[in-house]
Amino acid sequence: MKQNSNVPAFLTKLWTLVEDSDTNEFICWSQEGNSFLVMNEQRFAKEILPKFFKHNNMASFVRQLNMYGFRKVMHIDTGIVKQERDGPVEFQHPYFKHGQDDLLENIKRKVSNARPEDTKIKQEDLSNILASVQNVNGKQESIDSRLNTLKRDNEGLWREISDLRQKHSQQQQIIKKLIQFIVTFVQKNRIMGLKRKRPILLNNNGKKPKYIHEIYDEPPLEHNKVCVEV
Amino acid sequence: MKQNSNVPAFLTKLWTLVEDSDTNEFICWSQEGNSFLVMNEQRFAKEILPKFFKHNNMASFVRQLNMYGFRKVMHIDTGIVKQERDGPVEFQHPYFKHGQDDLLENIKRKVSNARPEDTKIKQEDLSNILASVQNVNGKQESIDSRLNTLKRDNEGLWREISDLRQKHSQQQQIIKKLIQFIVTFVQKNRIMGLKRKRPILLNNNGKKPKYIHEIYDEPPLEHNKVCVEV
DNA sequence: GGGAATATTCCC
DNA sequence: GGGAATATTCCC
Repeated sequence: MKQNSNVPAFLTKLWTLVEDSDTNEFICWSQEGNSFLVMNEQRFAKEILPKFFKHNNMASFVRQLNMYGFRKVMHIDTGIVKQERDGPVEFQHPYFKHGQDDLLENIKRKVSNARPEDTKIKQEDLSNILASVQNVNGKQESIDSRLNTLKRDNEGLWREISDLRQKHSQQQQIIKKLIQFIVTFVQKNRIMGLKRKRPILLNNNGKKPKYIHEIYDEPPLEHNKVCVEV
Repeated sequence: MKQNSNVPAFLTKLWTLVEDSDTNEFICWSQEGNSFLVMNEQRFAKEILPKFFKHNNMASFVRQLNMYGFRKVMHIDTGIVKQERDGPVEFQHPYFKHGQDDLLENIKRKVSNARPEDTKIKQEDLSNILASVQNVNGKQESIDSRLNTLKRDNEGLWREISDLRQKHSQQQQIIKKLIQFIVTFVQKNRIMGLKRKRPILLNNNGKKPKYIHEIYDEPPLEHNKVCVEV
């Protein structure tokens, strides 16, 4: 036994125990040297185990074997599992072999429930998710405030539109009345016979003159009648 | 000892050991019976401990005491901590008292690192946070789409306002020209001497008649001149 | 065969 | 004094 540093006590003790020819009556290598057998469990537990471990229970011994990944070798005769009471039990592990204590360091004890890694990963995930939440929350607030601004803008725009529509409608009324007034006035003064070469034009800043029915939003009821240029 | 079910082996063994008058040479109650003393550590560890535990190390014994919340009682003489080698050491726990084994069930072993609870809580938190993230994400999308709708609305409103303002301005121009026309027309026909009792009124649906400077957006330049009702 | 609590060891 | 790995026990 060289590497008593890395290899757990259970493995070195077990390997020593199996190698030891003094205990061959109770525990020894199989013929091929790649597994070991326990004979006479009762006496092995009470007489041999306490010499190497702090107990004399076969169950505790087997528990450790399982913790280190040993498997019980099943003995099958003519298709039926042999279940002799107090018959030899055999255990095997790929790195537990006769004369090869250098392989022992490859045998790893199972960690109870891998919680350490789990918890660490969880902690990382937690931090990531938390950061993500706060990021999204920040964006949410930003969007919310933009939304509120837009809503206020919108309300203002609606008010302005309402205002403009009302003004527009009032202007339409005014235009209508002005035109009615003009029409009435012109009719009353027609007798004067004031002739012009061209109809009266309103100053339109050099742009195309408008017909009265173009200024007016509603289509003219009687087209022929309302062709007076203004 | 009744409740050998609930109380860990270490506590019942320790209590028995301290109560046992056969071992009083090495371990016994203090005078008040609310703490115990260990005399002659070396012999106690090698001779007494193995009779009750699976080891003969004082350190392991003390480790267990610490695991169960026992505290070493400090002996202070004249302001200086006594640190005698091999002098008696004293340990105390509020629920470890002479003759009161019924208190032992109140002594709780420290859990190694509270990972079980930790992990469970973490898992819960994780689920909660995840749900929260998805909730916020959902809201985000909803708000985003509302935002886009509002933006489109807003653009439409701006277009309408621009349109209405243009119409308004055009109408103002028309009204201005109509009035100019009327003024010109009236002036040209003044010689006619067409007299009325009241100025011409546009039909205003029974409402208060408007003065021309009220219809017109701009304030009248010469107030006295523009008092013509329309 | 293995989960989980307690016990022992090793180490800081 | 206590963290952490290994060992032992108890239990499913």
